[in-house]
Amino acid sequence: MARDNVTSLDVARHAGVSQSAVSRVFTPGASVSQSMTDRVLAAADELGYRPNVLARSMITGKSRLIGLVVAYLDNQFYPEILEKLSTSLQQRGYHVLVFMAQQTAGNIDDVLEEILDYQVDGIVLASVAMSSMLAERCDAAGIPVVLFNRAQQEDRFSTVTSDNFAGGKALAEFLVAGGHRRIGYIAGWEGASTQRDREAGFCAGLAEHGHKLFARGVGDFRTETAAKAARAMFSASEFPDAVFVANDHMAFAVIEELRGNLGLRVPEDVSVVGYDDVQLSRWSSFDLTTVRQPSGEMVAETVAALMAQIEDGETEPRRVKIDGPLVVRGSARRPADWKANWKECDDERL
Amino acid sequence: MARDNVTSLDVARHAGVSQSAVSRVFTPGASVSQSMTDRVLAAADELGYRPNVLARSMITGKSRLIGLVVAYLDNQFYPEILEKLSTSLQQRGYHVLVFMAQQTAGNIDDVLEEILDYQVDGIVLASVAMSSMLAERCDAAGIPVVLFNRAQQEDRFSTVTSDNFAGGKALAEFLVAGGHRRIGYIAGWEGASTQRDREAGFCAGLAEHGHKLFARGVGDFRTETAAKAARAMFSASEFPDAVFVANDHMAFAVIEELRGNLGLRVPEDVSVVGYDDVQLSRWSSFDLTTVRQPSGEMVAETVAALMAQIEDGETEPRRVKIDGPLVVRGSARRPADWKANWKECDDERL
DNA sequence: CTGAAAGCGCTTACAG
DNA sequence: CTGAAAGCGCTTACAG
Repeated sequence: MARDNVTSLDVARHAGVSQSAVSRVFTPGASVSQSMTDRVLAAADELGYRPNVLARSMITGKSRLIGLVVAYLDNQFYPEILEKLSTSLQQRGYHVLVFMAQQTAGNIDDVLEEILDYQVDGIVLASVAMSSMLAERCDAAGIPVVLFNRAQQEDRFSTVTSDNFAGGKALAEFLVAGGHRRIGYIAGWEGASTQRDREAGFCAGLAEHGHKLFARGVGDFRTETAAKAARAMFSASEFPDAVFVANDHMAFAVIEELRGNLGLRVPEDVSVVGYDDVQLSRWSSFDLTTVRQPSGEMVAETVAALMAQIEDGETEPRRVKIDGPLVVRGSARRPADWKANWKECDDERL
Repeated sequence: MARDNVTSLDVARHAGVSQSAVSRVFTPGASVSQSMTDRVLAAADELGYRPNVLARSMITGKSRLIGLVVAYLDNQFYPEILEKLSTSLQQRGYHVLVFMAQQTAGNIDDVLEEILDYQVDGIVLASVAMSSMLAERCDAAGIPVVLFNRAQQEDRFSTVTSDNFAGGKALAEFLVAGGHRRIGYIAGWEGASTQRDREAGFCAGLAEHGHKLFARGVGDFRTETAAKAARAMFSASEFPDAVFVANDHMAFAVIEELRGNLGLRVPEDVSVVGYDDVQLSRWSSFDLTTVRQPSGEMVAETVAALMAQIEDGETEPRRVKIDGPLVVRGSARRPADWKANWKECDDERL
């Protein structure tokens, strides 16, 4: 019940040395003799002392806290990112402070002000955009920001994305090569750069082969909205023989809708392809052909950008764009000679 | 680029008042006149001042940080918990510091030491146990701990769980009433209290009707292991006509295995039931009969326990056990008169 | 290598 | 209601 009050001064007294000596023992790289180290460590151990990170932060100006703002945790892609990011940062002695940016909780700027109050050393915005006013503030405060899976007009911040245009294009080529004639698209939230780039790439790919979008719906990156869009699209007298859904999360909902409510078979009646390659995609119920966003690499680049700015004082924002492969599975009819042009999917996971 | 250096002293000078006055304006409940408030706020606004939470924490001894330790983020249940917990805590001015407790990252005690270094006001351990030595330390430091979805021998800490025994029992009754004769069980990680309680309840329920377990496998709460256990169980010459899988996460993998690799139909050949009622359960591909763990209520109780200890100085640990309903869907054969004894599932979600 | 002292940015008794 | 001062637990020049 007694509040943990063991401070460096307590240790100093116990060991019969100065408080600064104790501090030095716990500061990597400070000059202390071996005998001093032993003596202090023994005393610290006895008393159960550990340095107060908050007090240290106040002086060093480094909190070793990274603020992460996330919007959708129901899309499997994000828990995966959170897990990898947190693990990677932990290994470097940093920790993740989480902020849910939900529509209901006011706008993102308020949330970001709260983050700044904690004197975070850096911020990762996952699929979230911020106002230019707040961008100004972060910049003024010298706090590095990485936009994850979102590009922004402002080139003030680092961004890490996959090559969404190329991915969209690859999907178009795969569907055209598969002999599909009426190709539809279900979009994500139209404000998102990922959505725009995927669609632009997809349409460019279709155009190259003399095709264009047969039908278009909007799913807003949400399962319910996507299912509704699919319902509308496939209730028409003539409906697509293939559909690209802007991310896997929505694609699952679309497949459910096609099979469950519309009585269509995938891929016999309709081919469905997605984007992300989350774990669920490889489950045999979905067996989804999709473009992989290499989450491991994307997180690694995010951490690298953060560390470069925090620890090495890099000032130039980075713009990382990672290639993701087309992962061929069974949810879309394959071109006859597909193995010549596309790699077979080789994961053993469920 | 210039580090954000606006302090209360800057504001004080700008407004021509004392530094303490500035501090009071930003301290809810402190005695300040309206004119002082206006003057200080104006100056603060002009300078873009916001109090440094870390400095405040040092004095008040309250960081408004809650450490959350999670193990599995691939089980949909946990992102859901994280999201709800974070949102609820944010509304109360607290924030979540995330720690991934992975096997690879050493043991949980090390991770917890790191948490303690941040002077967190409270800790939530989600499906994770800690050593009694560390428990000692938290207790000594007066830091409230809530065990979420895990009970522990030690009654030093608050726990929040669903009634796993009752849930397991309900499932047994449902399967027996459905006319199943050879009932199997695929266990979670055997060290987990949730696993033990669910199994004990299930077996008690079977026993009451003169049944006992026909087969048993261990899935360790992991999809791959569960699939393997199912493969073994259903490769025998005589296999179960129903199986309770200790959580939904594993149940999906089992269903995939049964359908995909073993060529069995669910529920025609085998009934499958799970535990948790995560979002995926309601998707028509799975349509899983399961026991709901009311995540909203469980999080609310967790937050309540935390706040009671942090803000009201409550010292007695709470042991909250929440009832969860059996959710009847299509993955298990239903008793003829089931609507008389069980409620139909009424969710409209995908 | 070691200690005494200043200071990080706040809150909070203590006087007035 | 307001200000001057002490102090939270550290790190880091500055001397020695």
